[in-house]
Amino acid sequence: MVTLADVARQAGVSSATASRVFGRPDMVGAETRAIVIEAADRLGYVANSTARALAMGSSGLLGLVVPQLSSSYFAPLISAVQSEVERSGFELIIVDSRGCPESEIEIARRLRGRVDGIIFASPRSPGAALAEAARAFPVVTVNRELPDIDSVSVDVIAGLTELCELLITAGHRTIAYLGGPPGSISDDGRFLTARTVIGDNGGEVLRFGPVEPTVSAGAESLSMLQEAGVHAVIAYNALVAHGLMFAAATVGARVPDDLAVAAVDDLIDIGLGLPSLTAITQPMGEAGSRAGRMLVGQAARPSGTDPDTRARTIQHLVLPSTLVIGETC
Amino acid sequence: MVTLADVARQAGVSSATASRVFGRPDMVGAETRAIVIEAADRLGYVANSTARALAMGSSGLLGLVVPQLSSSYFAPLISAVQSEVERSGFELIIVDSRGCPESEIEIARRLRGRVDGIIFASPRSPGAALAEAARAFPVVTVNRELPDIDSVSVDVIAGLTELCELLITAGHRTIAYLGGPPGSISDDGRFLTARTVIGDNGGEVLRFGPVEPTVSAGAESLSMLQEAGVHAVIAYNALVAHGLMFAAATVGARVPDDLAVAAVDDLIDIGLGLPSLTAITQPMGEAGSRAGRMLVGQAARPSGTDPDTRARTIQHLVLPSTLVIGETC
DNA sequence: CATACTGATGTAAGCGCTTACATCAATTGT
DNA sequence: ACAATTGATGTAAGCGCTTACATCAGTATG
Repeated sequence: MVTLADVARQAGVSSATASRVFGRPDMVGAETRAIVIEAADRLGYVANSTARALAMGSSGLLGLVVPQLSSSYFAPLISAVQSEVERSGFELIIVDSRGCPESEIEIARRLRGRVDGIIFASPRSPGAALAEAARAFPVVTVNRELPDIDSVSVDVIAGLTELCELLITAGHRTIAYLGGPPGSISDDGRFLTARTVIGDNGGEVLRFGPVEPTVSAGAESLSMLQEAGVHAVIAYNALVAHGLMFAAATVGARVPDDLAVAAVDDLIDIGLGLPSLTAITQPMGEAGSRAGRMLVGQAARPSGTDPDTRARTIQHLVLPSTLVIGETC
Repeated sequence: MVTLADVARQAGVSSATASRVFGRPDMVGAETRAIVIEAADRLGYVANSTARALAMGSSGLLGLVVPQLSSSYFAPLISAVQSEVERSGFELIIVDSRGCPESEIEIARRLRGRVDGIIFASPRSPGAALAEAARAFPVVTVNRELPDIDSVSVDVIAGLTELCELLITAGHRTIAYLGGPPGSISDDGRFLTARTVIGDNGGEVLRFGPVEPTVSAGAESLSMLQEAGVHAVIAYNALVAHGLMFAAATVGARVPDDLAVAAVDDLIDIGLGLPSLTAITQPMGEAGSRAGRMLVGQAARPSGTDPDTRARTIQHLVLPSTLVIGETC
C-alpha cells in the first residue's frame, strides 16, 4: 500500500505539501504540484480515505436507509439521492431495512460514527427512536414529519383529495379504497383522507384489502368489488389497478363505465393496451434530490461551530403530487 | 462526540482496557468489563469506526457495484450479498454504475482505500481495467470470468442449450431470438449459443430486437415475428415474453400451438392468467451469497501475511440455471 | 522462600492523513 | 535599502482507535 509519505519522498517534498496537492491544489506552486502528481501516479497512489476521514473528522459518507431496495417506488428516489450526494463529493451507503422498524434503528446505530448523515426513506420506526438517532447528528426523513428532524414529504393527500372530488363530480357516491399491506402509516392516512373528502360530499368509502402489490392480486380483487356493488375504486398501487382493469376486460366489464379505476401511484405502465390510468404521480426523484441536498447541507456544516450557529431551523419540505387524469375515470 | 478516552476516564481505567472491552472482551476482568460497559452507555458512547478502521488497517466495508439498482434481475443478488456480508460483520456499500463501463472503474477508484473489497455484478468494463482494479485488492465478479479474479457466474448457456433441444424436439426448425439492449455481453453469448445448438440440429435462429425490457415492447414485437413466419421464440426477458403472449391472445394466436414462447429469465409473473412460461431460472440469490462469501473470505485474510500464503487459487464458481418447462412450449 | 509463570492492566507507538503554525525566500512599498 | 507583506513549503501535533510490550500482582512450583 503506497502512502502519501511515499509519494512525498519520491517527489522530494514534505508530506504536508503532498497532502495539499490533493486537498488544496492552489496552495502549492504549479511546478511542485506537477512533480507530486507525477510521483503519485507513477507509484499508483490512492488516497486512504479512512485516514483522511479521521483527520478531517468526517467520512464523506452518507447513509440512505430504505424499507425495500428493489421497490420501484423507491428506485427514482435512490437514484436521485445518489446523484445529488455524489455531486457534492460524498459517497452513499444504501442499506435495506427490509421494512423492519427495529432494524432501522439498529442500522442507524451501526452507521453512526461511520457516516456523516442519514436519510431515512419512509421510516416505520417510532418517532422517539428516530429522534434519538438524530440527536446531534444530521438526519433527514422522507415521507415522515417529525418535530426536530428535517424532512421532505410528498403530499399524496392533496392529489388524493383532488381525485376524490373528481370521482364525486363524476357522480360516484360509493367508492372503494383498495389498500396495501398493513403497517404502512401512509395507507391509513390515504384511507382517512378519502373517507373525509368523500364523506364531506355525501359519499361513502368502503375499505377493501389489504392486497399484495401485484397485478394478479388486483385481478383477484375484482369479484370482491363487484359483489359489493361498487363502480369506482381507488387502488393504492398501479400494479393492482392494472390487475383490476385486466380482470374487468376479461369478464367484459367496461372501464370506466362499469368501473372507474384510479391509483395512488403510476409506477409502472405495463403497456397492455389498457386505457391510460388516472393516477396520482409522486415526484420521488425530486424528493430524493431535495433530501440529498438537505442532508449534504447539514453534513457539510462544520461540526465545530458553536451551538447557536448550529441551531438551524428545522425544514419540512412538502412536494405536491399531481393528479394525472387518464381514461379510467 | 464522546470518545473511548472519555469512557476510560469515566470508568477509571486506561483507554487500552476500554478498547479491549469492546474488541477482545475476554482479555478483561469481568468486573472491569462491567464498569466500562456501564460507563460507556451512560455516556452514550458510539465507537468511531473510522478510527478503528485506520488503526486496524481495514474498514469493515465492502462494495457492491451493480449496473442498475432498481432491476428485478439484481434485486435477489443485492439482497443476498447484503445478508451474507452483514452476517460476517461487514457493512455493504452499494453503488449504481448506471450500466456505464467508465463509471464502473471510476467507482472502483473511489471505493478503493475506503472499502476492503468489491463485488462487480455483471460488469461491462474491459477486462484489463477490472484486472487493474483487482490488483492487490479483493475483488469478485459476478457473471464475468476473468483469469485473475474470483468469480461466480450463472450458467445460462446450459439451460439455454437444454431449451434449444426442447424446441428442436418439439419439431421447431426456425426459431427467433428476441434480444435485449445492446452492449450486453451475455446477450451476444446467448444468441451464439442458441445458434450453435440449433444449427447443430439442422435448425436456424433468427435474431430480432433489440427490444426494451417491457411488456409493451414484447407485445409490439409479435407482428414482426409473425411476418417473419416464426412459430417459436426465445425472449431474453420474461416481461417481453409476457408481452408476446398477451399480444398473441389479443390477435387470437394460440400459445404454444401457433407460437411457442420461452424466456431466459422468469423474474416476474405478472399473473395475467396466461399459460405458465417456459423459462430459464437463474439463481441470482445464490450467486449473491456465494459472491459475498468469497469476498469476505478474501477481505478477512490479513493483508500482512506473506505473498506465498496470499497467493490463493483463483476460484471460478459456476451455478447451474434451471430450465423450468411451462405450458408455453 | 525464591523463581517462574499467569492474567489483568497500563504505557506509548503507531495507522495515514490534515492543518495550525513556523520558516524562509521573494516581492513590495517608502 | 530596509521593513512589511506575501506565497510556498516544512514541522509537528493531532484525529480516535488498536496493540505490542512493559508492568505488576497473585499464584504455582521446586
